[in-house]
Amino acid sequence: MNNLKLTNSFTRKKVIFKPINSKKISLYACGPTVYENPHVGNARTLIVFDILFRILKVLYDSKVTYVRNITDIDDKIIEASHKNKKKIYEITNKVTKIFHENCKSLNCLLPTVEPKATDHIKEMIQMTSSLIDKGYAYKNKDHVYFSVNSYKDYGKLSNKNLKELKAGTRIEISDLKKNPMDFVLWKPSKDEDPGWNSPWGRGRPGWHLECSVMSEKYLGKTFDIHGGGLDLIFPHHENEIAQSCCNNNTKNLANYWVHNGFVTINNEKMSKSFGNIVSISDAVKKYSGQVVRLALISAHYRQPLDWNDELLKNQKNVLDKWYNLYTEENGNITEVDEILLDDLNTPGFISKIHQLYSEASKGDEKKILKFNQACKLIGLFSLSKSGWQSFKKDSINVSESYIIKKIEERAKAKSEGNFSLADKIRKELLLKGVLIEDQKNKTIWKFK
RNA sequence: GGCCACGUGGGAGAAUGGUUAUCCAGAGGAUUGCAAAUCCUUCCAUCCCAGUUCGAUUCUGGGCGUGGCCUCCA
Repeated sequence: MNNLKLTNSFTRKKVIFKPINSKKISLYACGPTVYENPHVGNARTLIVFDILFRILKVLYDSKVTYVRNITDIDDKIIEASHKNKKKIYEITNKVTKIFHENCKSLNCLLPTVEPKATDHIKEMIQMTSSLIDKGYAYKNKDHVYFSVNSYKDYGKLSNKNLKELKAGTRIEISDLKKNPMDFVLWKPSKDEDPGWNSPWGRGRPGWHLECSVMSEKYLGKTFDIHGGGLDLIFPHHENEIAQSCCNNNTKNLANYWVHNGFVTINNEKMSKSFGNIVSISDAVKKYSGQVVRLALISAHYRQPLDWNDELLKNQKNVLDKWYNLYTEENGNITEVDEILLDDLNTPGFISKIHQLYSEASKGDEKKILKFNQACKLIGLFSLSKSGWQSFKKDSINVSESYIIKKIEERAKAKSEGNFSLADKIRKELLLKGVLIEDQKNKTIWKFK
């Protein structure tokens, strides 16, 4: 039997995945904070864990619970609401809607549960109270802080040591904190900002708490896999672990921690100050969700991935080719290739698909099906062939009947030996974004 | 300063203690009225130094270089 191997950030080693209960696999991935349009970096995380979810479903007969949260209360959201002069919920609803559209266009499966932070305030207050009672947290002037000194394993995931962190120069020192590294569990809200009543006055939860609370509620005190972007290791995941393990008196929050690398844009870090953030919506509009998906898995998930036009163009050409052998037939996907099981080696698997294509192109139907299944396993071929061909239709101002008319005119010119006219028609269509290909007995067209 | 990752052909990107993926680009060919698409063939690589080894791109140590985290960030 093939084993799934994952690189566990906790040990920085690639290990064989052994679930707590093979009848109920638990996967938690940090979802978005809904304050602005999700970008292609978010998309990478989405797709990586979507593929992991798909693999687990095949391996464990669909007995997988995949939780992906939505953080809809956070300082960044409050900031955005002030800036745009909009109510909090207007922003969170709008961004959540866009996020869902993005997920769909990228062909990500729906998670089993998609809990929202604001639906779990009560549980967060409970956890905060409990941490105070147990001596891991303390109140100071309407704030509640987690005391990092109370947890001896603090820093273990991110491989940081408290003494060195203290020596760091740029930590904001709040007088309210006992230790500069202590982080907030609850903080007061201004009257105009969103807040909930709590034993410490009207306020709101600190970041991190929502994931601790929701993962426990839907997956239990210790679960199988917790994932997210590389930058969440510290402080987000470190703090989640501290809260949860102290509160539950457990050794681990999750047995496997999986983190994906960053997306750079033309070799630059994606950031607001560079103004080079590419939103999923824009990327999908420009290249289609399929192409974006394939591009984002063209490097191994732990490696950095550079987003540039050449990459996207390349992936589009690959899909154009692969769609030659597209079939509606799905069959039953019952196994996962060893390459993919080896720490989700998607580039290696893509290479395998190229080989499968090559074999299948000779016409053997079984091989064609196998090729299709491989594509579908990693979430490709979500569109039918015609859907794929016309994904750019909206941005091209030519009607299908016009194209067909022109092709007929050209066929006539060709039969009369008037090749210069035929070439002229072809050139005109190309300028309009329509590519013509003469096949044996017919002429086909596609959007460029 | 601390921690971490990475350095493979012109570009992208896997893998591997010995037999050198894959894609794009380049070259040649088949096909085509010409193209396009497709197919076939083909050129090109493992940052530097030392060690382990019969043998290292792969393991170990050192160096150089790049990037990330330590502050909100996927």
